[in-house]
Amino acid sequence: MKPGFSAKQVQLLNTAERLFSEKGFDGTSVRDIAEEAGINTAMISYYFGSKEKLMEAIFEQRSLNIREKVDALLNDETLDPLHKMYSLLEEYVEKIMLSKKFHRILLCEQVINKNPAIIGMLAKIKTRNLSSINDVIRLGQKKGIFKKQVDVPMMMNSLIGTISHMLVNMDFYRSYHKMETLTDEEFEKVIKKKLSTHIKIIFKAILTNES
Amino acid sequence: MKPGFSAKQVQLLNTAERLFSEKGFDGTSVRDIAEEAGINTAMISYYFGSKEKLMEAIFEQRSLNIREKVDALLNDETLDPLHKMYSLLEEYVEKIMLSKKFHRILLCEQVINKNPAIIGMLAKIKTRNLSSINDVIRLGQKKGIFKKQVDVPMMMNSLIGTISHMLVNMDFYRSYHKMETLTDEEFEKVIKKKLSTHIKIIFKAILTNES
DNA sequence: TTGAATTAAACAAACGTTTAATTAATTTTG
DNA sequence: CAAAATTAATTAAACGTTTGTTTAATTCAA
Repeated sequence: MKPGFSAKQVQLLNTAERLFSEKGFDGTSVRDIAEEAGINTAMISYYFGSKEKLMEAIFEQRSLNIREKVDALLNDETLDPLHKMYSLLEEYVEKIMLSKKFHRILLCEQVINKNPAIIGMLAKIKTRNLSSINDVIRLGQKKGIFKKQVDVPMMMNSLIGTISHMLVNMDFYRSYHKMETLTDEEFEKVIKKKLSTHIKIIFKAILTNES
Repeated sequence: MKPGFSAKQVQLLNTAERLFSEKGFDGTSVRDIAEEAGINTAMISYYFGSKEKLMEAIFEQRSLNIREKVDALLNDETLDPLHKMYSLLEEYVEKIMLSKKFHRILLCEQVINKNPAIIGMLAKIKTRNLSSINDVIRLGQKKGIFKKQVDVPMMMNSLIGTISHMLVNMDFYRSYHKMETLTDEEFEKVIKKKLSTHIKIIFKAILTNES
């Protein structure tokens, strides 16, 4: 999965990620994790140093970096700026839905906000990603397609907020639209499509002047 | 504050709300709460029965009901359907920003999702509020102002998601826009205005066909 | 044979809750 | 209205668990 991690470490990381996302960091004990992973409790301290550092390891492994995607987008001459943003937004939907468990943890951890290592990590990524996105926005403004005044952090706030809140609202949304008969995979495909289409409407309204 | 609660009970509820929102439910001990409230630890069990029921009491006290607002909106003949929705959205921004602490708790609790009493309470409120909002939407559709097909839960998902995510992103947003010199009150006023304006653009794009 | 991996057990600290005793407030009674 | 009786509020201490981490012994692989 990641360089430098043995099979047992990966097993611990995955089990911890699942349990943290279901019961929260403080609601999960190292005994829970070890037992469900089928590994001795002491191995967590042995491998990672502490429960907190195990959490940090999860964050290092999963944090979302979009610079590569943005670079590819900037060099893609087949796409106009708006469709570059559409593609970027689809990347967000895809990546967040692909690591739902981690992003549920992220959601809580941003509220509770006490581990300085994690706070620092998040601030760095946020700033870096925002600066990448600004490159695309400026391009669209130069070409006269995007509005001169765009509140990019606010736009990203709606993007992440919409996807994240769907993460905790999926069951309700599913039953509201009577999609219980679908398999989880089918439903997830529908959700991703709906989110993408929906956020495209939002982005277009925020970025451009036309209808 | 609420009927049937003594001054000491209110003191416990407020202190608990603050600590839960800062450190999470499992990260806060009853000793923390009691000590910061200046009240003996045993009083929590004495008054509320348990730590869990203290949490439930907070939820009962703070949960957001919008039926009254929607009823007033439906009877307001000075407002067209779109501006009814604008007014409703402003109500959401206002109410959520007014009880930030509670909504941070809500954010976590929806992820961790283990107390059946709270799950039930939330599902009920969500369904009730959505049905209220549908009344306004249908009115706009009858008048030919709103699109025939509107995914109302998805729209509400963006509304709540945008406001909620701003709740955990405010510090970053503030420093990004260099608003550290403002007082907290001034900044909060700006944030509310920005959120309202921003979500109005989103709602208009989702609900109507015009630009 | 050396060093890493793994274990069960032990550690002190912290947890939510209960208890039994005491103080304060309220109600009943003479 | 005061004294007595009753109920409610408050306390410090103790309860049994559970917590994250460490230890010291053992197994495994090189």
